[in-house]
Amino acid sequence: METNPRILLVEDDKNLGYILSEYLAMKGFSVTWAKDGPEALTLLQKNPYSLCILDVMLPSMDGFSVAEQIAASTVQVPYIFLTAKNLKIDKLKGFKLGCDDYIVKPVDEEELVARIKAVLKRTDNTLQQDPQQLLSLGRSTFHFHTQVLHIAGTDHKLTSKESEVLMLLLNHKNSLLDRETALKKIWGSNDYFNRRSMDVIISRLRKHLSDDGHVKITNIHGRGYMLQES
Amino acid sequence: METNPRILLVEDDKNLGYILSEYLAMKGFSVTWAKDGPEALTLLQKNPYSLCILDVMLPSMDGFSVAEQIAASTVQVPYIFLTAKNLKIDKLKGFKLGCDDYIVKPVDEEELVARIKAVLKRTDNTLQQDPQQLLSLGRSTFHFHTQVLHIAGTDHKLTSKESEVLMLLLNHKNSLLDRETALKKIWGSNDYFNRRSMDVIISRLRKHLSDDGHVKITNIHGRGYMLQES
DNA sequence: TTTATCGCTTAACCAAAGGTTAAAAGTGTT
DNA sequence: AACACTTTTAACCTTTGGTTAAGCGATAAA
Repeated sequence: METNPRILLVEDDKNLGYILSEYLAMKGFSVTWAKDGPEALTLLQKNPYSLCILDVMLPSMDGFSVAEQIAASTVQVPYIFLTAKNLKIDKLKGFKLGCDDYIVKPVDEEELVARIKAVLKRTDNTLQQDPQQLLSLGRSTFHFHTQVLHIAGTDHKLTSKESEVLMLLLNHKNSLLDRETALKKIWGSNDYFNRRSMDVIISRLRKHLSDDGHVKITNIHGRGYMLQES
Repeated sequence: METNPRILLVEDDKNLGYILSEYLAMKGFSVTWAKDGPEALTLLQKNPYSLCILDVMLPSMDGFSVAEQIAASTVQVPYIFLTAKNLKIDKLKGFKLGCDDYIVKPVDEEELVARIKAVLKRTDNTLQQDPQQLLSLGRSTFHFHTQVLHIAGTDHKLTSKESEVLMLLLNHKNSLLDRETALKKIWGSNDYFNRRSMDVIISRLRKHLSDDGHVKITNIHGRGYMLQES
């Protein structure tokens, strides 16, 4: 059941892209090579990746923008920026966007691999997305990409919105998921109707989860929700 | 309200050590500065740290050895290497030893902070977003983030206002919390009605805390309140 | 000791937040 | 265009929690 970490490489330069994807594949990674930003985002929606390597200089949509889109979505994937520009301001911008490392070209392949591993070491067990088993105790698992919640021997097929909310709750397991944050991430804005929609989704999730006695969603009045595992 | 991430800086160079510890402290970290490896290891045994910054070139025991000792011990702390040597072989050695980042001198302080945060973001999930256990003796803990006061085996769910007041009291533990200060902080202004509201909240907090014989809120006439721990 | 102020507690009130269910509107598929 | 399914809107009801009110006790100054 051991699978290779899946890496999404976003690089428009044909030569560098080829070299890197070959090298990473040789080092035991499962590499997908996207040539531009939009392609990368589509792939990220459809498939799970453990890590994303983003070239900053890309045609049409630069790496920073791609990162922003990733951060704004519910898909959580660590990313490393790759760039020829050794400008401090860009570096800081990269980190501000939440990147996990920032590497300046020319790339030393061995160092790149070492840094990828360092990031994966930290993320793999804490963050989801690539491993499929998500949910908690007893007989429950949740598979984000198929949107199937498996409890006590039965499968619950969740809707997209249900899955997104559950995913966020899982990412904040046993701690508060701020209501406003969740709304901004999933619905894009925090208004009356979206709040009510979220209430409805929560209600439905509770119904699904009711078969698992070890998990429950509690409300913290005026703040948000918490998924509690016991 | 939140507590600062605790950083252990291991650096023998007096100048650099001073500059970095001052800078990091200014940036909101709680910094401890160890001058050599053995000192660092002793500190790590005795105190919790969120992250360790290791200079590679140290007297008596180099940073790599310190890292090996850390990895071999039960103490798990992420570490970043700091070195003047930009040798690829050293970098790879560092990552092989499990470091989370490897920074070459001269250090850009802003980049250092960005990289520290990037590491903490991944590793310190609990200490990072959850301000930790706060309350005092016997069996009491208070978790601000989830607003739960845990006393003698039972959970008391506090309201937002109760939590805010308790938090302020805890921040002034065993010393006076000025009434006017508290009112301005929590209610925005000190008027008759807000004072009455605060009275009610204090009363409710006392009821919650009554199960813990070692903590009580006392009034200092005309001044404010004090949370006394015994 | 008197008196004015300050503090404590309980209860009541009420607006806001949340829970649930159902109907309506939106979406995609055959 | 009929369908199955998802999401939003609506409606109705319950819970929550901050505030206000009122009465009494405590404290300190005169």
